[in-house]
Amino acid sequence: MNRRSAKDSKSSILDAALKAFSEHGYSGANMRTIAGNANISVGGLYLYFKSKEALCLSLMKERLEELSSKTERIVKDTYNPAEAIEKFISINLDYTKEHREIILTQGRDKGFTFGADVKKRFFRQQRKFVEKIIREGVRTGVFLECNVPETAKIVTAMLRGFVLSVLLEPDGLFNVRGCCEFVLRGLLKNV
Amino acid sequence: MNRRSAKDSKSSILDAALKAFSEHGYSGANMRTIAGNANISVGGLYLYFKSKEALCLSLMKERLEELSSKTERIVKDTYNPAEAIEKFISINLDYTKEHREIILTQGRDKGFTFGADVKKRFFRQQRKFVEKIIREGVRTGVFLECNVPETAKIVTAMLRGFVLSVLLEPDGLFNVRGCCEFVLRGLLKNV
Amino acid sequence: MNRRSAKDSKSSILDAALKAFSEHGYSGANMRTIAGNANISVGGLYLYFKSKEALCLSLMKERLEELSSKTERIVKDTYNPAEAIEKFISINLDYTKEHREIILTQGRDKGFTFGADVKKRFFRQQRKFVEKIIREGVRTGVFLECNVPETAKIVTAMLRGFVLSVLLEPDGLFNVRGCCEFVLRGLLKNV
Amino acid sequence: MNRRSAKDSKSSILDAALKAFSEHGYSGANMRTIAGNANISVGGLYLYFKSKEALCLSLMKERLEELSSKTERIVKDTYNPAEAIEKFISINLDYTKEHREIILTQGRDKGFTFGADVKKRFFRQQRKFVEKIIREGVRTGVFLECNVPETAKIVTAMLRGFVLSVLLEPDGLFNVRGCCEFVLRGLLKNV
DNA sequence: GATGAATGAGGGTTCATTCAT
DNA sequence: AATGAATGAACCCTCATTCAT
Repeated sequence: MNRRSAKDSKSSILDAALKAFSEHGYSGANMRTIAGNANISVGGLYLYFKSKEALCLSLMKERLEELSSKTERIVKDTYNPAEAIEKFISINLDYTKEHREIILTQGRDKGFTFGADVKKRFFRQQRKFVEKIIREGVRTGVFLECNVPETAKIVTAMLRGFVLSVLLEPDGLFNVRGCCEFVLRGLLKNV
Repeated sequence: MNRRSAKDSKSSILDAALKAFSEHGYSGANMRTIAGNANISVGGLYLYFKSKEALCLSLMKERLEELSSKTERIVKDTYNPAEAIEKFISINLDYTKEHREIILTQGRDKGFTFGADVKKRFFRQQRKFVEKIIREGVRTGVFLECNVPETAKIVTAMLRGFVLSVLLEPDGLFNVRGCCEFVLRGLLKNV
Repeated sequence: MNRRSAKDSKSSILDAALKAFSEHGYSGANMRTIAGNANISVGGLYLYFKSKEALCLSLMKERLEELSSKTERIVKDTYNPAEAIEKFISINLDYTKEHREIILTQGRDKGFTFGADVKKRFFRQQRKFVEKIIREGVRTGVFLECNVPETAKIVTAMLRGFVLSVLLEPDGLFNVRGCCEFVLRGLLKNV
Repeated sequence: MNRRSAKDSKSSILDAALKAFSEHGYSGANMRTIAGNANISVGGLYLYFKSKEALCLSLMKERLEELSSKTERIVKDTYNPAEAIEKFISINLDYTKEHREIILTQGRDKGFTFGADVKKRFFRQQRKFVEKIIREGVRTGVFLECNVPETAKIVTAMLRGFVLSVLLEPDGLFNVRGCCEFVLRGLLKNV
């Protein structure tokens, strides 16, 4: 057996778990397989995560926070609202394409409350970003006047749909450009 | 227990199954509970459906076809493309609100191919409806010129996002009107 | 597989469980083995008892109540206090010899509270019987005056010791007569 | 962690083990916890004891021998047989009260042979002490004539019962004086 | 000597499915 | 057609033990 640093083990477990949960859902995923794919023993798994639930939550948290901070970073550096929206959408879709993970609906079979706070925090954050962008767009006059929170809600909902489509379409030929244009047409004053 | 016709039994099984699969996901749902809620014995269940998988597939098929035909009916009777889009969206969201079922991501824990053909057929059909509406809109000059299949894809993807949001937001305060307006802004020539 | 009545199954499970818990203690006993010895599948076990803990408690309760009622019956029919004490002791030891079960210390590894109420009820009952006998003995003048509850406590404690000895001595050559005489010498006025 | 002598380590392991085995029984006790409470690593444990079984046996041996030699010392110094019996009982009960350990039934879940020789030696020794005392009592005419080995067996059995009672009664209000008197009444010529 | 991450067999429990009635 | 007791594989998790450091 190869010794690895604790950090390596934890990270390879998270990778294997992401794959398993994404492919098979929470109940369908299986700790033995995750352990196997992470090149660790079953017992080893439990040195790092005290239960299947804890593993899944930790994973959700990590991934969503990673995406959140990635989004924040890029959105911050962009001063053109239209461009910011585009980047916001494409970062999300790229991340999805790269990882092909379904985090949004994860753990539903443990009841609707599973990871609710983590997800809620993520969605709230996403909405905050979008609100900020829209407000800036409205202020500078490039976006139409609108009910900002309501509009942000719609935009994030649409994004969720795009993400799902990317995942469900096996051909993956999902047109990111087109999505952005469509969304922008709903926001921009002059199209 | 009252004798019921085979049709009644089957239908009450499907109802119970829908509830179970929606609440707990495929793996999380439990045949014994489904039987109990359908007021039938465990063995009885297997007289009507040869396995859990068959039950779930049959359910998906039935529900998606019901929604599909409902959609078709209403869309057919509507000659105003903008109104048709609105109806298309609101039928879907109403159906979701009423049943609170997650059919889109169902059976993922049996692998990505689970029910793939049923879902694919459904999505294709949905897209067809949308394409038809858009084409009509473009023909009559109320909608912008566009790549029709591509746009239809985007619109249906957005719809999926709305559906998911309806399901995930516990308060359910999802603004159907706003969604329609937003989508229409992406389609209509004059807004 | 032979079909048996539910009553038979339950009873053969209890027999197998008694053997297992007596020989190996609570933690050491193993549901698979119990199932095997009861000629039932693992799943079958759980049709009758919802958990290992429930099985053990049910067993304790059943056995202690059986012994309790056996004791009560015989003690009631005996009007000579000295004879009653003798019968009380020998019933307990016979029952122990016959079943070779250790119920007294069972479940300790689940914490000291495991089955505490069941055991407590049993011990209280036993003490009550002894108190009654002693009181009668004192009233009729055959027993020495004494602090009745205190003496009853001592007698039951002694009994526990006899029971343990019967179990721990593999040769089993434990002299019941001698025990009775010894105990009686502590109680009788004229020896 | 402070360096300690091997002797210190061993002794602190034995202390932790005694606590663990007493509280949770053999199977219920946990090597990791024992190590933790002994302020030593899991691996360290195995430097001193080659297995859980060895640890438990070593513990039993040590404790029983300690009690045995304690008993021997005190019994030797006492020339009055009645007093010797009293001391014999109270030493045992005091030791039990102090340590609250259950050594008598320990290891049962490894089969009835676990530690059989250690226990047997201890019981034999105890019986020898009692026999010696009784013989002396009979010789000097203070005790009744009796079958000495048989009587010794009964007395030690009773002691076991007292020990168990001390352990099982949570209030611990077990009357040592009363026990002694009761036992003596069975032995003394004039009461 | 000492550590603690890692192992893997085995424990309690669940549940889709079967089949005697 | 209908029942529900029974099955047994597979699940999550624990823990005595080992071994590279």
